[in-house]
Amino acid sequence: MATRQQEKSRQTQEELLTAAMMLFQEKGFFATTIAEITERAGYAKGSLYRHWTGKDEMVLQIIERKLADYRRARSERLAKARSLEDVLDAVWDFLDTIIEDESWSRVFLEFTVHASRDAGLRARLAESAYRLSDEMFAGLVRDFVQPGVDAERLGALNTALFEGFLIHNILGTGRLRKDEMREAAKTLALGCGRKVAEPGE
Amino acid sequence: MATRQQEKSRQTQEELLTAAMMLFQEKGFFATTIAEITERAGYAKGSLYRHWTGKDEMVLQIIERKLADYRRARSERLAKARSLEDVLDAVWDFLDTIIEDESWSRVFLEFTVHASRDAGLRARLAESAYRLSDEMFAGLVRDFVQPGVDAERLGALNTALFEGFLIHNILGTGRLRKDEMREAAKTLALGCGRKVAEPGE
DNA sequence: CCAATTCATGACCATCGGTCACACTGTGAA
DNA sequence: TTCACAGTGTGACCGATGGTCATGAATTGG
Repeated sequence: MATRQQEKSRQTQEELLTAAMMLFQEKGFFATTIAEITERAGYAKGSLYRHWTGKDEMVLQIIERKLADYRRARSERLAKARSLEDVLDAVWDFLDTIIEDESWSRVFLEFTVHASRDAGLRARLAESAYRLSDEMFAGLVRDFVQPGVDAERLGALNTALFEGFLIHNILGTGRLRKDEMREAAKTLALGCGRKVAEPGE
Repeated sequence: MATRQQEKSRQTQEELLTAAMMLFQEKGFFATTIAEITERAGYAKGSLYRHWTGKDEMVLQIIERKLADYRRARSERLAKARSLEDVLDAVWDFLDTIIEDESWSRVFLEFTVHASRDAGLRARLAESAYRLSDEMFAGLVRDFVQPGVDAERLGALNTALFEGFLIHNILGTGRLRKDEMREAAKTLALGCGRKVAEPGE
């Protein structure tokens, strides 16, 4: 059993994480200051550094949590999939929940671009599997595509389309609808699958 | 003719812009400080604020310039296009130059996500036409697609695919190659074009 | 019961974006 | 030529920020 100190430490972390999540959602990752987080949680600034090395570590943990939540919600839907289209629909249902979560899309993109400048952060971000990993996607669709189709490439294309749409969405241009995006992803998956399977085009 | 003062002012701006461009490329937009810019250009910190209101205004001007350069390089190629595939190839040649310019891709994305939080900046960014505007794209392809095809949507899809690939690229996952991306864009454009033109699928 | 460990604190530091009074120079009308 | 004015550059200065750390209180295990 955890000692009283460990329990207190855990609770403090929880309170700080909650405050950070609220603020990231409201103001974004960069605009949120350490002092704001600790102040809202009711601690002194130094406390945050006792549990994390800084905002980066903190947001990584938050991202991991949020993604775990997203994944939990989609898992059963995926298990029922019986065709490539089923899988794509399930995946895009999953992606839709992220798209809907607009303020978090912003945070994800903020941190993704930020992490791209630091090899260590890039690796941590890849681990957290925020980005729908190409390998994961490949595993999902492999059973449903013709042999010879590069499933990893399909996954990467899908991710690119998704993240491009995220940008589109947070800019609020309103030119693309989610269902059009889903349709495009299917076109791409089926089109690219066919291309390799039937080289005669 | 410009007075000597105006000429001096213009030159100072030029020197500051050059220093800023170097630093943005080296360290990114957020990581570059005002003091670094003015120091490298050989001026005091206050000088920058005499010519711009801050880093945002400065990078907007830089982005406009870089995009003007990119556009200049592609215009003749586009004029020669005689089919949808020609147009797409020309557009993706254009996009390739941006993709190759990896350190600037990072800056563009940094600023795009940053701007998404501020209505004013969003508008300025749209003006600067950094993002391959959907209207512009629509104008390019309209002559070459079947009637009834939503050219704006094609443009938006293309942009999403492109910006998604930019993220992919700066993260250096190496899963997707440029030519695969171009191929996917064609699949998408032709596939979506067909879908509306022949509703029977 | 007490020495060692853990946790929380907030004063403290260097640095940041941004301001502004000041000095110097160029300008153009008298 | 003169001189009031506008344009340009300066760096000390301000409040706020990320990050550190000596201090003290609470908890732990022996």
